[in-house]
Amino acid sequence: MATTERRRRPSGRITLSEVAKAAEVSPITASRALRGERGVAATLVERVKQAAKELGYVPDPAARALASQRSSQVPVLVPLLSNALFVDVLEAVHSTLQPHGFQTMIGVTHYDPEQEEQLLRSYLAHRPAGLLLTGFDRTDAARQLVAKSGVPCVHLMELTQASDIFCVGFSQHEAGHGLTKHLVQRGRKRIAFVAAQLDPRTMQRAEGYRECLREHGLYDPRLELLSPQPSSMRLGGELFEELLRTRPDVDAVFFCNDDLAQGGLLAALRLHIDVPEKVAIAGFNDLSGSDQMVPPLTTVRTPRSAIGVSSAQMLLSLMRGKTPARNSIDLGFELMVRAST
Amino acid sequence: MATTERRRRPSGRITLSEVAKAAEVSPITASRALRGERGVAATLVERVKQAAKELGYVPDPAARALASQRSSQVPVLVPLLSNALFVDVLEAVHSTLQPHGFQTMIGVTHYDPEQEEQLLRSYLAHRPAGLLLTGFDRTDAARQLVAKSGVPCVHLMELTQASDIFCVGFSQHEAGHGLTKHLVQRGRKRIAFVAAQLDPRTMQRAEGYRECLREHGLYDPRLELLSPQPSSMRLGGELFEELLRTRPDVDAVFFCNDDLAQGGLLAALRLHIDVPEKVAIAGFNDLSGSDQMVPPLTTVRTPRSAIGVSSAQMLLSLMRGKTPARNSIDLGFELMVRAST
DNA sequence: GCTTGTCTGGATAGCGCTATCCTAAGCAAA
DNA sequence: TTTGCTTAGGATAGCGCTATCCAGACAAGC
Repeated sequence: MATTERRRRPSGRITLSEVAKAAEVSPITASRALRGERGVAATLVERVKQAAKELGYVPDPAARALASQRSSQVPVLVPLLSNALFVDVLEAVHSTLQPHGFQTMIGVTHYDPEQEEQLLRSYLAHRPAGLLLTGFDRTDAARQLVAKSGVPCVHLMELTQASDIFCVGFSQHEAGHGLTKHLVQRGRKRIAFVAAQLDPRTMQRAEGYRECLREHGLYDPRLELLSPQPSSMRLGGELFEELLRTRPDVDAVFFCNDDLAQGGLLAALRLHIDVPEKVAIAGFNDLSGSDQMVPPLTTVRTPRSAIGVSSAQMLLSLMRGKTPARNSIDLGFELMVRAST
Repeated sequence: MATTERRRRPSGRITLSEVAKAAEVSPITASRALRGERGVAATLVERVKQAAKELGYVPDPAARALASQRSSQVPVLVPLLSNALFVDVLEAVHSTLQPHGFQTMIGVTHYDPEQEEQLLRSYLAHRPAGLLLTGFDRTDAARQLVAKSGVPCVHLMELTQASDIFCVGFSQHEAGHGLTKHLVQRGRKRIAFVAAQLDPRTMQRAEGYRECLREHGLYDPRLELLSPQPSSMRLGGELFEELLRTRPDVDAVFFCNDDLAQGGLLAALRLHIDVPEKVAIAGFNDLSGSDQMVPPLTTVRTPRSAIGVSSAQMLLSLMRGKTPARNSIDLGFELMVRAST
């Protein structure tokens, strides 16, 4: 029976036109009313919203993206998911953007600028509403892709002075310096720096460490133990043992991340090395569990969730076409002095 | 100069039509060639692909989704990101789907079926290509939403017999039973079960624990310490202390998750309680660090990454319209006996 | 009064792609 | 040769929404 016309699959979806018909307005008016755009009489807005609600209308993001040349997706590119640090940022971003109708998409770069560029290329094809990138270490091509796309972009974790760049983070350098200074103030003379992964931010912390030790005439490059392997508790233990074997006069260790430090602390426990009497141990990030260690771990608490929230808020205002009050937000860090130093 | 016609913003994007023109075929043929669909002569396919490459053509996902009524997005709904368990699953899913051109979208339900239903509603509006859900504990409305949408769906972490449901996981009940049995075999008589969060899977493990103890005539409901609070190392320590205070005759503790167990282990260290001599301690999931504890933690290694990979593969075949070989994949678990028991 | 400007609602025309229907060609069977 | 059946390529028509241009209604300005 009925129309044997050339018919497309019916899809069953309730469309904006149906809402418009129910509210006795034109589709564009309905569209404007629902998006709260321009001058639409309050009574009409009410009528349209009511109709939409009654019909259970849900806008189609694909159609919207196609027509407006902008989707509701926000890719977040982080180096790893295996570091709780980034998961915390991601979660904060996600729960800040979600209520505003934006979808967070994960991208994992594995600390590889090439991979990041590739990801960027494919994510930008989605015409994202905004973009969140970790740090500043990327290829020129990647930078240009972002710039040419015109997609609002906020950078996470690090800070820069460049005025045309939006960023939320803290000074990795200062944090490294601050923690080292604490160890110096505790009277330590042979302070080692143990790091893995060796990503840009770790190296900035290393710089802070070096600078501080030089200021106090305590710098000795042989006290740096840098491993390119991925960070883990196990590796922390191994590096700690290696350090004690090769530099037996060490009296303090600054681990670049808490997982390493926790591993180091547990290794000390196994080896019956007194912490902090014989060796002081400090970590970075104040990851979960660091306060539960025996002894509790001195570390630097980094504002991961706050970075996620602030960067998402900054991005929200950029996506609305507003200019944020500041384009660089320094959320600082907090030295958590505990019994391990 | 030039056309002052009613003009849409130019968008600058290279479209399929341009590729088609360059390859001297019609747009549909180009579309089919690039998607590897139906019979298109090999020479044409080659010509189109070449043209696409030269022009740097990237398909527009929004247009594709609108025209085909199906996007390339795959929402993955997990209870939390603060449990490394789900992050591992997510990461495995993500890296399995990514090479096939599918985008993983996170959804966090906070163990709340209402929130899950809400998320489902909004994600289904995106016409996802597939869907990954954690467990089976959801509202009827949610179940119907999924069924009506026709979107292929695979369930994670738990198993079921229902023949029309796809799932990848392991038996939480058996795992709980297996670990308890190990403690019994070690000669423990007063085996406590300490849990937080109290999600469905935790309760299935609790059931396995109970069943095993009943089999051996050792079950005592007073040995169960269940807290609805979110799981953490700190809480593990607190619950451990409470347990020892209120049930001083306990000789083994089965923590429902490794973070609790690690916290318990460290609390024992602080309190100078010998593990395993006085109290044996076991955890669940074999999270990172459990093997580094002092003493190393006995636990159950759960196949998180494998679940992510297998479920993604199963979903891939469903999305291609194929019927997977099996609709329920049991990936088992592995008892990791270490020094804490 | 007439021009200008401002504002609200609507008509129109796509965004870039693919589902669907068609046609013509090729080929085997009748 | 005719019929039927399978292809391979193309024409057409949207998917559901919004950008853009327009028109009519007023109010203000000269």
